[in-house]
Amino acid sequence: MSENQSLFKALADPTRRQILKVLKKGSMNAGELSELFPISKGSLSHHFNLLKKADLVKTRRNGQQIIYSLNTSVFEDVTALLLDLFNAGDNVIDKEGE
Amino acid sequence: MSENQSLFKALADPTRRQILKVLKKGSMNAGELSELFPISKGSLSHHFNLLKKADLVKTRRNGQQIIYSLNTSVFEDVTALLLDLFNAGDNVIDKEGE
DNA sequence: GAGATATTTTGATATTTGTCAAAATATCAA
DNA sequence: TTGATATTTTGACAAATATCAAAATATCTC
Repeated sequence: MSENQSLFKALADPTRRQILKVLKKGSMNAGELSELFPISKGSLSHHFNLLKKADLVKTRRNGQQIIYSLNTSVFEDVTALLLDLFNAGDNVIDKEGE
Repeated sequence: MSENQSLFKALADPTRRQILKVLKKGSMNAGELSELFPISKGSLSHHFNLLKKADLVKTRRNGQQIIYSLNTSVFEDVTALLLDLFNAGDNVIDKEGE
């Protein structure tokens, strides 16, 4: 799957967007996140995976816990990509689909 | 489906993003668009519908033809929404999911 | 009105997706 | 090493999605 595609797919689910919003306020481990969402830990882990594949979040282990945080370094690129789609501009080079 | 959700869903498909890119260059009728995409007219019409529901494109009829164009008035809102998700900032009001 | 063209809608189908429960893996602490 | 806790992975399943062919709708021209 293309990089773009995994990004947009990741954003297509409301739970995943909410996870990003929560992580904007600060890192959290999987268990803490799990308390905020009314779905099983397994399902949540699945969402984490998609967010990681899209390079939107990163993880580190601390003992038994896995700490999730935004991969802020990617957010600039993401913003550029979205503006490319949405803003006017001369479309000099088409970034996707060719 | 929430406004946001229909927007993100609309963006989740590569064909639909490509349609938006094409329409950025100028309006087109359904038949012309159909020549650019290797899928049936029925499938394409389905994509048009989702883009319309997301308020990303608008249509007008010209005789037998339906002309599709970007709904530019919405793009500012969309950009704001995306920046809300992706950019730093103090998150004063959470726009989604509460 | 009849026929032709443009587009959408419908019905069917295969694939993808989100979900759960249960099993598996990893780490810690005794 | 045994047991407890944290998280992920697996397997199954229901719902959503993209697709096509065919039927339906709308407009035009004759």
